[in-house]
Amino acid sequence: MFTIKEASEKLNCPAHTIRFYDKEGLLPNIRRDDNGNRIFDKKDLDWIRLMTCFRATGMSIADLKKIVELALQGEATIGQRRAILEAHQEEIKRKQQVLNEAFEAVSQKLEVYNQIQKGNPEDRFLTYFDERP
Amino acid sequence: MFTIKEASEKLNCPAHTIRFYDKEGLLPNIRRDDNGNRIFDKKDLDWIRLMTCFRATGMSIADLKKIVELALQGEATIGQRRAILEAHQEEIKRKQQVLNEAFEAVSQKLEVYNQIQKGNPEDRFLTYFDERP
DNA sequence: CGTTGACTTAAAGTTTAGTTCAAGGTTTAT
DNA sequence: ATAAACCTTGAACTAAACTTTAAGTCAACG
Repeated sequence: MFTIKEASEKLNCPAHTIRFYDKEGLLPNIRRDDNGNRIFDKKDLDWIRLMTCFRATGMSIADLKKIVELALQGEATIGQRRAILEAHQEEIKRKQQVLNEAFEAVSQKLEVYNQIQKGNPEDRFLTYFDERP
Repeated sequence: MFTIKEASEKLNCPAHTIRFYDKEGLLPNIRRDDNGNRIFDKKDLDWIRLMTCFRATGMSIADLKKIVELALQGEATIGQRRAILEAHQEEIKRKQQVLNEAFEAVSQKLEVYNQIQKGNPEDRFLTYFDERP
């Protein structure tokens, strides 16, 4: 069992963010000790990890909440949960594409800078401000 | 030459966002017609595309502004610009990793749902709420 | 015994990146 | 000629996701 501080350190996630998620209903069934302090077990940490993983890839708190609510209703809602996850997976794919394109764009810019610093002025046309300042 | 509406359509980016970027200093040297309306040429569109590409991958307006300001100062600042782009490229790589991990996590969850719906209850232990509701 | 530090809450504040609004100018169509 | 369809500005507004603050409880240390 872990305190919120330990959980925070293990998850690399601020304690008040964990409290915030709890308040938002993203972490059901978090137990308390005699003083009313939250206590987390390994399973709680796994769940929080899942939540932060989804958050980090752009799923909104509202959608996370929806998943939690469906999960609490039991297996009858698995179809709906699956639909949400499949949509999110598509969203992840889209983001991956955007990142790949951006990586290419940055690489090209860096290549142009390299050429300029090597003294290949004929390659400057690829830059914007060096072309029409 | 294009009006802001045409630029907006070509870039798939709201006109007021383009104005906002202009106001923030992200689009230097945008010319105006006799009525004071902005007019964009192909090169302007390319530059805006670059800005939105960087934005879409998490670069802040403040950092974009920095790049623009450095670019306006000429080639002496290429080293600094390169440093910013290299840092951003690392950031992109980090984001790609996060997405890959999330994709895996979602795939696993979906696989668990599949098993449950196929009626393999022994696989339910992989889910959270079905285990400790 | 007092103070240090971790925990609690609710509520207010912050940040970022737009978006919308209000008020107005110009050109084109009917 | 008058309305529709553009464009302009600055300022106010919004939304999401925290983050900070304020006020308080509790246990341990010296």
